[in-house]
Amino acid sequence: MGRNMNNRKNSTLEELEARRTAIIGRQLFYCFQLFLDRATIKLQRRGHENIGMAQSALLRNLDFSGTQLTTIAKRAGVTKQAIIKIARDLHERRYIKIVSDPNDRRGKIVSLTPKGFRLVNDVMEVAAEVEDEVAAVIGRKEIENLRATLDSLLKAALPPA
Amino acid sequence: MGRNMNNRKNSTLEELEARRTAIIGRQLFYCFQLFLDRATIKLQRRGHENIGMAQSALLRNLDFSGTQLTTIAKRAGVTKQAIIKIARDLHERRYIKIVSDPNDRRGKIVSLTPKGFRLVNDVMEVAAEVEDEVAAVIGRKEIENLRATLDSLLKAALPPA
DNA sequence: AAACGATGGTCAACCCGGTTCACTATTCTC
DNA sequence: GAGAATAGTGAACCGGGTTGACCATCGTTT
Repeated sequence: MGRNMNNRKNSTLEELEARRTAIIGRQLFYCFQLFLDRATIKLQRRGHENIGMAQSALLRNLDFSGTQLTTIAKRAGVTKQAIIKIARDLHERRYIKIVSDPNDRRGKIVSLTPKGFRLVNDVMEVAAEVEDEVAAVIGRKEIENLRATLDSLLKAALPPA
Repeated sequence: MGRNMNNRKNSTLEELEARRTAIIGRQLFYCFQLFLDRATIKLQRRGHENIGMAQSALLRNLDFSGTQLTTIAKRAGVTKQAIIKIARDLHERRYIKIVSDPNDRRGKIVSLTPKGFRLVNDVMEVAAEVEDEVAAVIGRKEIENLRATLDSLLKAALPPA
């Protein structure tokens, strides 16, 4: 007697484990992680350190023509205060500049400095590199298929909840 | 004169914006967000509050048969200390139990309580609901295709960096 | 069997990125 | 012109992560 008793219970547990790994949300998470990790490494090699989720959130919601702090906060789904902190960080590191809005003396417009533009350009380049690496393994066609599916998913108008 | 001068510059910026949104890592992130947000809402409706990324990270890396703290930490890619904090939280809320490892008096084994099992079961159910909702819009076939692609991506042996 | 390095867990101090609450300055609306 | 709404800010706090120092236990090596 020993390790092979309890067959019924064990197989149930394994079945559960299997169901768990098949959840799409989880797979999306792990895939995202994979892309993120590799891109982050490559970005560091290009001299961009400490560009984390918070920094990307700001950058991602920043129009290249400049955007008001509050607008960025709304788009990112966080408070103005949170964005301000990140903006300060990015500003100190000369990735963005912050000027007051000519059309609204309350407002401040944040926009990319040349260094900031270099950063977003590097981001796009390393992203492409990662895609290429992945494409080399699972196939270019699969990748383009994936892109299309994700795209249609994001454009889909889902019911409210 | 006015808003339509600078055509060249504007179109370049728009082009940049377009390239930016086509990055797969970004799409993965947004899709993940979409699944996560909907699942979180449904989970709350079932009475599970404050189950965030940290809590999921623990739960996700917990075998149903019980797992040592350090093992969970390694799997999750964070320090033992971080996992301990989350474990305390989940323990206070009766989702997990923590007993000392019979095979190693230093170790502690964390495993699911009945409430914990209910949680992971609810997670799988709401995940399925979300998948159904998405499938209703983009098609069941697309979803299964997506699942398969993500799966092969995760199983792919990518070059080191 | 003793000794010693490696391992599992814990405490404390700290950091970062988020929150809420309270507030000022400006703009919008009527 | 008064009053509501909005943009930004400061301060206090919290959650979840880190590093560093430490103890208890285990495994291995003499």
